[in-house]
Amino acid sequence: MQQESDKAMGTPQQHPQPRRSDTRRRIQQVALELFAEQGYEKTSLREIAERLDVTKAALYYHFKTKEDILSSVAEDLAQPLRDLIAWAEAQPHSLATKQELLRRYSDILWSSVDLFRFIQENQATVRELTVGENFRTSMKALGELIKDPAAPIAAQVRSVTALFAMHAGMFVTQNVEGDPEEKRAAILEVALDLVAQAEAEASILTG
Amino acid sequence: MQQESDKAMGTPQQHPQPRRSDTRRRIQQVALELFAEQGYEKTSLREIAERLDVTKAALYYHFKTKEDILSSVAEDLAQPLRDLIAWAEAQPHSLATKQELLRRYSDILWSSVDLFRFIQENQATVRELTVGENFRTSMKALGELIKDPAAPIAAQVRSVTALFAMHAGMFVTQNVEGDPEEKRAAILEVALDLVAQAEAEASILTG
Amino acid sequence: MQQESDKAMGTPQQHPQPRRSDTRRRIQQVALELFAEQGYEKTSLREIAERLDVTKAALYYHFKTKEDILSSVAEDLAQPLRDLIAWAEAQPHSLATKQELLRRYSDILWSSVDLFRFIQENQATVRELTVGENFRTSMKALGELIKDPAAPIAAQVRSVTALFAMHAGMFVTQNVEGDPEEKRAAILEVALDLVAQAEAEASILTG
Amino acid sequence: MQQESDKAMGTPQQHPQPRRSDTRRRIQQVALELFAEQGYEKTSLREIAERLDVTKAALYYHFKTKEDILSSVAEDLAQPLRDLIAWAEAQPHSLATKQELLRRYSDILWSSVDLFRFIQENQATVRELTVGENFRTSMKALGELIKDPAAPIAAQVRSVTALFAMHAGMFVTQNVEGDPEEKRAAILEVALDLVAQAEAEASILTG
DNA sequence: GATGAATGAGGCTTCATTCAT
DNA sequence: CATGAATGAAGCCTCATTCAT
Repeated sequence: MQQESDKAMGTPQQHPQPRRSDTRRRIQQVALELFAEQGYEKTSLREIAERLDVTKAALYYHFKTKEDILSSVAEDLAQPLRDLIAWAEAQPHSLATKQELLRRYSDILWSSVDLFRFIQENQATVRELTVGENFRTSMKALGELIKDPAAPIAAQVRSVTALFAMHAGMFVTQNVEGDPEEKRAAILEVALDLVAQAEAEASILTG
Repeated sequence: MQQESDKAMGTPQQHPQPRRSDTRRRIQQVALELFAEQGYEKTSLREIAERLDVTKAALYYHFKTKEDILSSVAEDLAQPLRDLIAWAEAQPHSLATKQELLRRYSDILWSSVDLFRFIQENQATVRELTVGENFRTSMKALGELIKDPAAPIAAQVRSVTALFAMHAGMFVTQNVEGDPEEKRAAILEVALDLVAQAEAEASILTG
Repeated sequence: MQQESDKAMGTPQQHPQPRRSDTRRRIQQVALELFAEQGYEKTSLREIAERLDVTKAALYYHFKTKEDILSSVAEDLAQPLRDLIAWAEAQPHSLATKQELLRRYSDILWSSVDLFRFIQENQATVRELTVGENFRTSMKALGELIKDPAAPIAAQVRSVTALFAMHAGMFVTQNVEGDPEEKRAAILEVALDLVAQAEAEASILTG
Repeated sequence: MQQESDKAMGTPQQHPQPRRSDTRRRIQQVALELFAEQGYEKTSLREIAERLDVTKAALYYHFKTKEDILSSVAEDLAQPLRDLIAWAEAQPHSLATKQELLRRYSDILWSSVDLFRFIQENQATVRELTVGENFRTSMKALGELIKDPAAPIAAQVRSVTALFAMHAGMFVTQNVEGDPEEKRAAILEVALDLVAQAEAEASILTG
């Protein structure tokens, strides 16, 4: 086995080792597809294996458990989120930062839209998995970064809503006509507005 | 057996005939609790039965299937939603209507907060259950009622966001300090603002 | 309860007792229908009860067990068979008797065709039920009555075949065109021929 | 797994590689035994598994469903029957063909006597299983091959009886004394006679 | 003459996981 | 790098039956 041992190998091997089997990657792909389509619980390892035309046992060569497959897939979202949070924490807590945060968050979300959708639709399941815990932690951190605990409640709600508006936007805009890119931009705009309004609302009182 | 009958009795019997075991009601209660806590798939009928100190077979006396239990519970949300939609469809599509729609929606949501939370967190599972289909249908109808298909995309997104802001609000405000009622009011306010802004945005162009 | 207590009450009660509920009879009818259609094991008491629009418990008022329902129904065939055997045992073991035996057997079979069909198609199930035991006993007795243990094997087989030809005839003639009565007569004729031939075959040797 | 694969291997491997557990075969054997003894419905997978000293789940490694086990077993009878029918359809519809048909049918029946007995005794159950459907189809085809639709009804019945005489013969001759082989020959003889008589009966009219 | 409510046993099936090869 | 074979636990569901009312 080699599980867990391949993070970052960067440069390809010089001696053209018959091309490191991509089975692991294929498992991840198919698993995500199926998890997103049918949910985590309803997707069995048998199904994944059949889709890949390998045996279940083969999955266990590449991953320790079912959850492990999910965790490995989830890193695509988790790592960027951690990076984003680290970045934001190092910035001044200004409106500009918050808006940039939203812009970057939007990018991350749309880069892993299937995965994000999966997490959203499987919260109950994912809650007691590492994946879910991590995601909640990240969301909480983002919440802290975007709202001002000293602001009036309405302002805080507005800020947090900016974040969730983007989540919802990924699902709901299916019923809104128009070019996807345009919609995405519109969603981001609404979110940016919301933090701006929140900031204004707060400064009226303090200012 | 009586499955599905419910014999709506409206006014309580005068001769407080205490027969008619309340097991059915207790099953619904416990089931909702467990479904909300652990998810639908992860909650087994064995668990529900044990919690009620009856046998699994007893559950099947009262409900035809596991899904049936859920469906029966979900009516608490489904019926009010259908009523709300019917009401709104009979009103003029004015801003006032939309805002009243949001107010009533807020009431409904908070009346069945556990159930709503459950649906939200188990979307993947619930998707191919009757319950989920109904809920999606309702959400779509609400979406149509609150947005103006002729408005610019940003306005439409803003409207739809009003709806989802309230969903999100039910979860996220856990991290915002303050009195629950005050928070709920704040969320509604943000939503009301959003439709108002959407309306304004639309009328600038048309007006 | 009254189970078992109503055999033969012949003349109706004088005091027009609100007409002795015919539920018992209806249960028997429906049960036989379903048993014949789907088999004994696959027919549940729930199904019978539903078809009659009564509760399962009602069935238990009229019959002690599921098997009891079957037993009671099976008497329609069992009693005539016992009578037939008793009759034949009192006759000389002549060809004429054997042929009359077949004629009477044919009548009995076609009088309870559904029940007979049921027994035939559910032998494995019925084998360890009283009903099945009785039926086997009867068939064995009929076998003894129709064949001559001193005859050559081929003759004995021919005799026994006469009996079973009539069983088979009830099923198979579905694929033979023609008027049912005519077919029934044809089957009987074939059977009568077979015993006649058997008798001839035997007497050549002995005679 | 291998379900359905069977990889017909014809000639035995030279290097008597004894791997490839024979569990599948053992399941089939035990299942047939129990099905024949107790009936299909009354035989549970638990029972089969226990008898083999494996878990129920092991059965599911080798077969998709309970019915699948039966189907796989039934091929022993179904395939020869299909072959026989194909053969007979390619022959002239002469008496000689019909008699050879009966001879071959006899061989097939006695080669799978347990299986045949099972089907016979579990018709109600088997009726809506693929196995039963196939068997009915085969019987119908054999019926068409052995009888002459233009002959008088009695002749047709006689022909069809020839077929069923052999079925009955497998069960009933238990009560006839004598060497099994001799009995089997006697049954076949009776059947051969029956088609011969049917043919004669038909040609009197037409000839 | 029946119902309402429930039980205990057991059915088939699926799942994640293991391990020798 | 993977398969073949199997397991233990558990899932949903159905059944015949009981009994107080």
